[in-house]
Parts: sequence; C-alpha cells; structure tokens
Amino acid sequence: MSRRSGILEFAVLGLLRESPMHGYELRKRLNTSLGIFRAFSYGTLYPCLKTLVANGWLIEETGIAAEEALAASLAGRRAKIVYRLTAEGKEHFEELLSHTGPDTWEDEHFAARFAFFGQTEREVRMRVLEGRRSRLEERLEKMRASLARTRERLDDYTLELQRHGMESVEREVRWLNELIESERAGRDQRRSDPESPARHDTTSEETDGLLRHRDDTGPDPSDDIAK
Amino acid sequence: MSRRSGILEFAVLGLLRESPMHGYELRKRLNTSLGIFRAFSYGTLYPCLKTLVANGWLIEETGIAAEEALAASLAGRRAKIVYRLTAEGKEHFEELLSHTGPDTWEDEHFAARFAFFGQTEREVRMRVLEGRRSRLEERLEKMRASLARTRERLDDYTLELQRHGMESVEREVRWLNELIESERAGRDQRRSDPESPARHDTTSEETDGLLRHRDDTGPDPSDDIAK
DNA sequence: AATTTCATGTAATTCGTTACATGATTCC
DNA sequence: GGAATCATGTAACGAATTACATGAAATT
Repeated sequence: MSRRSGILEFAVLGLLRESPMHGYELRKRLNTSLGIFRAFSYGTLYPCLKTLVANGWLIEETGIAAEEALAASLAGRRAKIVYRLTAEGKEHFEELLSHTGPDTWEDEHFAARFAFFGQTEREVRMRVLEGRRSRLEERLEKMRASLARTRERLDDYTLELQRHGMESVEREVRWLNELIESERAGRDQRRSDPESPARHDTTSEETDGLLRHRDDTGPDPSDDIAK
Repeated sequence: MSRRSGILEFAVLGLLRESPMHGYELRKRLNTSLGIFRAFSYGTLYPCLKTLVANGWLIEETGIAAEEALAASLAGRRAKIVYRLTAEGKEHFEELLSHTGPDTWEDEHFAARFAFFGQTEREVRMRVLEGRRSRLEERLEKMRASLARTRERLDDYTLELQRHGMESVEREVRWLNELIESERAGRDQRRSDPESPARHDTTSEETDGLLRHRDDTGPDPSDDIAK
C-alpha cells in the first residue's frame, strides 16, 4: 500500500538501480543531478525509503560490511544506511518504466520519465514523448481559446504573461518534435540489443546535446524551450 | 489565522478588486484568464472564500438585491453568492501588493505577482522583477556547478534534460532583462502620476518571452475549460 | 576547538485534491 | 423533458513541508 508520491518512488528506484546509496546522497542527486526535480525534503524522503523497504523493493545495508559493522555495533553508534535495490525492486521499476497512464504526460511525471530514458525501451520512449506532445498541444489549444475570448479585456501585463506562457509551451513542443524525430532516425540504425542501456546514436557530429538541429526559421534566433 | 495559501488568497483578492464575482466564475478566471495559475479545485476555493469573509476582507452578496433576494427566500432556493471586496479587503490587498519577501521570487508567487502588475506600484514592480532575476541567476549558478561536477557521468538523456532546463531558465532571465529595461525606460518618460495604475510601455515590439516554469495544471478531471 | 557539512529521523502542520452530495439554469 | 453546464459545498484523504531533535565526520 501507501501510494507514496509516485514520482519520488519512481526516482528513488531509478537512482538506486544505477547504484546503491544512502538517503542523504540520494536527496542531493534528486535535486541536482537530475535537472528538473524539485527538492524533496528529508521529511519526505526517509519515510518513503522506509515504505519501499517494507515493500521489499529495497534493503538497508548498514556500513560497509563486517569490519565497519562490528565497530559500529560495539560503539553503539548509528551507521550510515545504504539502500540497495532488491530483485523485486528492480522488477517493480521495470514495470513502472513500461507502464504509461494519464499522469505520465504531466509536467513532473514527464520530467521524471525523461530522466530515466536511458533505461527505457525505445517504444516506450516514443509513447511518452508523443503523449507529452499531445498533452501540450491540448494545453495550447485551451490557451489560445482563452486568449481569443478575453483579449482586449486584459491589461498589458496579464497579456504579456499569457503570451510568454504560450511561447514557452510552443517551445517545448518544438523541442519534443526534435526529440521524436531524433528517436525515429535512431531506430533504423540501431542494432538490436535490448539489454544494454542504449546509447543514443549521434547521427550528425554537429549535434550539440542529443539533438539540436537548428532548423532556424529565419528571424527568431533564440533557441530553446521552456519548462 | 488560517494562512490560506497566500497565492490563492492573493489572486482572489486581486480578481475581486477588479470586479465582484461568484465562486465558480472566480475559479475559471484563476485557471484561464491569468495564464499561469494552476487549477485550484472548488474544495480549495470555497473554504478559502469563507475564510476571507471571516477576516472581513470580502462580503457575500446573495442575488441582485431586493427583488431577487425576496423571490429567492420565498422559494427557499439557494441564490448565487457574489463576493465583493470590502474596504478592509482592499487595504489588505494593497499591503500584500507592496510587501515582498523571500517567497516572492519563487515560480508561482512570482507569476501571481506579475499577473497583478497592472495594479502594482512601479517601484515594487522593479523590486519583484529584479528579485526574480537574481533568484534565477542563483539557480543557474547551481545548475552550472552541478553540471560541471557530474558531466560525463551522465547518460545523454539526463544531460539533455539538464541542458534544456538551463536554457529555459536563461531564457526567462533574458525576458526579465527586457521587462526591466522596459520599466526603466518607462520611468523617465512617464509624467509623475503615482495614483494611476501605470501601463506597461512596450518599448520593443519583439519582446521575446520566456518564463513559465511552474506548469500548472493538474490532472483535473472535473469540469474546466475545454475538457 | 569550533564550525560546517554529512547523516538520519519524527511530529505537527500546511496545502490542496478527490469523491461525494446537492441543486439551479440553460440549451436542445 | 433530458442533458450539459452552472453553482455551492463538505469530509476524507494525500503529499510534502517545516521545525525539531540528534549526532558523526571533516575542515579550518
């Protein structure tokens, strides 16, 4: 039970899958390494870890085995707790990775999913990217409608805020388009090796990050998205 | 008492300052008219309105005065409740408008503040814009540091996510720079009239927008616009 | 020696949602 | 007259934070 957050659970399992860690370090990775994640507090993280342990997805390892553990117990001091993913935990994470639901396209969920794309099947990646895109397009539709309805009744600042918000969404759509195209291009060239965590084939040397095709469109040079 | 949200309270007072409204309408304006706001549910809104009434900042007006009220009471039916800002409420909102704290620079708070810039003193507008900018610059600093620390240890997707996140923040900084410059330019040209609610001078036609962070929305299955 | 950073936790509280319950009004 | 939308609310729950409490290790 305990439907603990979803996002946090997912991220914790994903990070621990890469390597065992203790809570403090986990939290830092949550905040920094993965660009988007909001800063979960310890008050959120530790209870969540407890739950995951209770579910059998993690095990706690105190200290670094024998020597340390012995010394620790003798001194009665509290050892660092390293969390490690169990086989069940790994299985559970795989399942989370392949499952998509209505929440998947929402902002934070999407960011979390994207952060673990390296461990995600290509087919699922496509589903997530396309789902996200259509979610954003819906959003744009609403924004446009609302803007049309209320235009002229709003002061300049409110208008600017809306305009800016819309542009940000449009930008993210373009970003997604590039990613999707990049995935499609990659698919044909990729040899089948479902087990290795799939490196992205940088088809063109000049691509900056993962994609980054500058298909310009004239006068608007500023480049990327928003989130 | 009841530190109700801050943002919601602020937005409600701000909207009602422009004109009286009932709850349902208020919620729609919260979701659509103001670009950024996430969709508050009725379960949040109505209790909040109650609190604001209890604080003396709003009064409830049932129906449209005499004729309606009479008919309503005779039939025993429930009338629409229109909320109107009281003098105290207006005063309180003024105070909120002029006050800035550490929260002011955060995503949702900032968006809410910006949405009511039309009713905000120029001096305060500047403070908010500049505070937001330096908040974002701090954030950039951290992101850069984190990126430098972990580069090469991350897979392509994680890297792309970070890159994208950083670019979004950079974009918002540029947007703020333009707004700030625009405000400054406006100041010199403006004749002194501290009472009139300052219009935004669009100095540059091309104002490029960027902001939008906190994405609103939630998986809100209930009504709403354009479902 | 003192301060900062690492490290782990709990209790109370805040913020907000979902699900439920009800009824009025408008449109077809 | 039936459906959709407008309109108002409440109770139970959920997610996450803050403030608190503790203590070890590294740095200065």
